[in-house]
Amino acid sequence: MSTLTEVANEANVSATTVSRVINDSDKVNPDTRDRVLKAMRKLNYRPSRVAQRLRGKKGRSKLLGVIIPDIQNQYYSSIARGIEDVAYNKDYAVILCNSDENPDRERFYLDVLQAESVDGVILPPIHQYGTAVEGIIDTGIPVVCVDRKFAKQSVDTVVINNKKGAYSATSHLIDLNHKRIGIITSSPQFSSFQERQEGYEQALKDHDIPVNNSLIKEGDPRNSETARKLTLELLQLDSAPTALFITNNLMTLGVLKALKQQDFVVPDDISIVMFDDMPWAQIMTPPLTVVRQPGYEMGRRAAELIFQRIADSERETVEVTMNPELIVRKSTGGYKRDNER
Amino acid sequence: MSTLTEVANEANVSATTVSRVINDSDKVNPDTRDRVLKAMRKLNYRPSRVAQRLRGKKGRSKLLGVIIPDIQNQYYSSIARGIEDVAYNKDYAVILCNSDENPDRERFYLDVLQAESVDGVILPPIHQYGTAVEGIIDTGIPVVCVDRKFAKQSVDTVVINNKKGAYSATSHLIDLNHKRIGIITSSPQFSSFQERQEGYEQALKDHDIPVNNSLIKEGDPRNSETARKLTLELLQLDSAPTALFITNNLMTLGVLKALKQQDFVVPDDISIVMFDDMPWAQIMTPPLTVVRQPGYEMGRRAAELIFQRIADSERETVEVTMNPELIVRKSTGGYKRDNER
DNA sequence: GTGAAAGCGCTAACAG
DNA sequence: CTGTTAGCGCTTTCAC
Repeated sequence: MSTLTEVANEANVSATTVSRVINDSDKVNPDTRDRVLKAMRKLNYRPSRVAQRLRGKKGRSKLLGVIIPDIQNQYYSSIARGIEDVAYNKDYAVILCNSDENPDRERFYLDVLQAESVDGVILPPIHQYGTAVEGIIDTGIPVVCVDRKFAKQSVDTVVINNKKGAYSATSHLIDLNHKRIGIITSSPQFSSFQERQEGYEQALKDHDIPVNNSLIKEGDPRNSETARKLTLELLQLDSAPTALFITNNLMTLGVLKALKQQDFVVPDDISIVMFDDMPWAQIMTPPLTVVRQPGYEMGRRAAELIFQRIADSERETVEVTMNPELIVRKSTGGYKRDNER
Repeated sequence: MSTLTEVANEANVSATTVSRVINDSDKVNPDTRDRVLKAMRKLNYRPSRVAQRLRGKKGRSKLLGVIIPDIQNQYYSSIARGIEDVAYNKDYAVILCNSDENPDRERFYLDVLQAESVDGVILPPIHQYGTAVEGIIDTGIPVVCVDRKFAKQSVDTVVINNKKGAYSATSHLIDLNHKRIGIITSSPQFSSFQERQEGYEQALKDHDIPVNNSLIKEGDPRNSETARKLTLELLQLDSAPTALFITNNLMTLGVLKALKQQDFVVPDDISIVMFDDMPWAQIMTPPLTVVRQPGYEMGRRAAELIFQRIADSERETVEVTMNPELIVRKSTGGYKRDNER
């Protein structure tokens, strides 16, 4: 790996001039520039991003940090991909971190990203009132929350209208004459799940259906297993739900397993709606009715906000709320058990 | 962000001593160390990884680069996660790059990773004979190929035994009395798909079934659409296949769409086996017979190899071949069309 | 238009 | 055990 100095020698100019060429500075004689360019090519020179970062000012490190719960969750991989595509077009690279919803791990990575002098951090905060995230915001590093809000402070945020999505999913079930509608949700520490539950409850209330706490279950959003067990519990109930609203894709997998296990046929025996549209939702038998979140677009939007803030740290914080889309497919059609209507 | 020098002043020691404390160097007086530690805490000091990287020697940058085709492919997100978990335990962060199977993008990221002074790069090479990958290997940066081999040079590699996996999948179909078995594969430029096709052909030959080129289709492994169309073509054939071996998860989605579209019932009308086990495979109707690849473990293994090489750049290159597992589920059971047997 | 000098935050000899 | 000196590869004043 050759250095800037070597290029400077080769081209018979000062290091400064080479630097100017690298950075497309205006005032360089075309001839000189050509000479430098040729030397760079000859030596196969690539500027060290590390040195550039150390010396340069904030906002030019060409590095972004992303902390998500788990890249194996397809919703988050869509977001990550959206971010990366925008970053790529700006010549930025992305450090990707998985938190596993573990605050210690989140804090660790927040420290690392700071030590790496990233130009910005994008993340769904684990806790709406977490201190680690607060800390990084205070350092002045641009932060954008995606998927989940941060309640403690004003931050740029990209979220889906969770309440609305949950409301329309639940209303759809109610329109199908369901009265006993269960929900598999997760801890309200996550703003997204809290809001989804609110939307669910609001829909019930608006249709004069009492909220029944025994039909509300909180599972682990990172895997399917707790959801499977909770569904089993729900099915065992004296007055079991005739429909289920499941608040994310991983938990839906667990629900589906439980249903299969108990030989419940969808939608004949029970109707279901899942939050998140997944590639596999359409090829299920029956295809799943879903609330689609535009993960990729959310990622793109979040990245754009980061770059805006890098360019102008003074601008007002914004909160972008994207719209979920209810996609009705067969998993909520043709419900048969008359007594439940 | 406070600096090492500030800590040194605060603790009334030299910068070197602070550096020694940071790096757990042996010879530091416990009292001095305590004083430094206290100063660090007081100033909320975090060493700049950037400066450490610039000054330190190779192999201590605490950064790894990973270039995969697309993080939205769950197989690759498993690999990425495996890598990250190992890296996390060693205090490393990872820069994640998506190549989209685009050699220009692969080259771009290879340059970036080099400019970032990463300690190692993990990737499935896009071309078995690509020059960009060759270039980075020549620089001496540790490289580990995962999922796909690099043919041009000796490199540490972690792969699955693709041929064996494909062989057992195809044999399983043959055991079910299928004679006309189609394959949806992809370009042989990828070592993995090439080997899977070899395994498929070998199985046919070993069972005295002639290889029929009209039953071999090459699709785009990054999405489901070409596979959907190719399946439609296959079904239109005068002597359409009675079974299909599909060489990855994304293309299987396309096949399933085509089947649904044509009202083909699995396994009554056609049997299918997919390479890759996915969370959704079990909850399909019927559950899919699959060849499982331990993506997460492969990622872990690849990361371990990188760290081994960072520690000892002289050791022999190794090629780890992991075993695929055929998991028989209902999508290959109960085939009915007598005439096809 | 171009260069000289200084220094980002840290580690690595080399002394003592 | 601790400090001094030098410098990683680059960008940034400030001159000319």
